[in-house]
Amino acid sequence: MIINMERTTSQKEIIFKFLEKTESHPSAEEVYAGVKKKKPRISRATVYRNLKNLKNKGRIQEIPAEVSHYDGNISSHAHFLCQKCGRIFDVFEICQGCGILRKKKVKVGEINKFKLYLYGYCRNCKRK
Amino acid sequence: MIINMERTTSQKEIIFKFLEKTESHPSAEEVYAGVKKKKPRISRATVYRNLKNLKNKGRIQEIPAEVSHYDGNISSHAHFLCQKCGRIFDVFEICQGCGILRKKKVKVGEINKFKLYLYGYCRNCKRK
DNA sequence: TCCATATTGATAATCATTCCTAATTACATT
DNA sequence: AATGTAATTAGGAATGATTATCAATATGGA
Ligand SMILES: [Mn+2]
Ligand SMILES: [Mn+2]
Ligand SMILES: [Zn+2]
Ligand SMILES: [Zn+2]
Repeated sequence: MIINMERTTSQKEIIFKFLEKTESHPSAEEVYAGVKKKKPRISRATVYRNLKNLKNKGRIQEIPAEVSHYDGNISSHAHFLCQKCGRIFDVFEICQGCGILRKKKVKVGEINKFKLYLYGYCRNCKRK
Repeated sequence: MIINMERTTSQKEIIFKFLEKTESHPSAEEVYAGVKKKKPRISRATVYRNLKNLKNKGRIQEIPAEVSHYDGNISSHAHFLCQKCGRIFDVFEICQGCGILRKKKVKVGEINKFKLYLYGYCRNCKRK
């Protein structure tokens, strides 16, 4: 028999579908509240566990902040974080070639500052 | 007499100087370990408190991740986070005009993905 | 249907960060 | 230089998000 075979569960599907169909970039707690409507007995731990797994599998992305938020849209896009209400908006006006913003004044609001994080393997970690 | 007047303390200065002279983007815990060499009786709470204050005053910047890291360099630059060793490198090859990366292949390593966060006030929060 | 094991639910544990407060310190004023 | 007072600290407790534990449950191949 095959070991370490991933199984489909209703919890997994509900969590992923919830993220897939929202654009609000919810926190883990908000995902928990949302999926409880469909599955009232779901555990908070199950939500955290699956969010982590989905992220590690690259099916969703995490937005690290004071509290992590999650995004079912893994296409290349930026995020606008409102410094007052805390909402997170998508920004798709980025160049697909170089991966970067085309114009500084985007429709979502006035940008005060930005943070750009690049991920990869440094020169030391690359060899081997 | 003047109320709410900020006072200079040795703790404050040591913490800021520690960040000013390093390029390693240390976590709060690493700052604590570092400044303890100069001031062994310093409290962990003092380090966290001052990191927060310095950040709110815009004298340092925070790099949100699983654990927050801090940067004494507040000039516009990006960060390369190694997905293996976790080290954080500066990337200064960004266009000052639009605020963004010039070439995808920077010297620090190969970029697998990026995250761009824009901060400001959304259209709702802007009025008033 | 049966069985091995992946996954869940419930709760305890962990860990980073913040809060609390009495003691200390900076500094304006004398 | 000495005093008064509010800002700040040290140390430890509290908080809150996330992770670990583990018995019970559910999935899916045989
Ligand atoms: Mn998004
Ligand atoms: Mn930096
Ligand atoms: Zn807003
Ligand atoms: Zn590395």
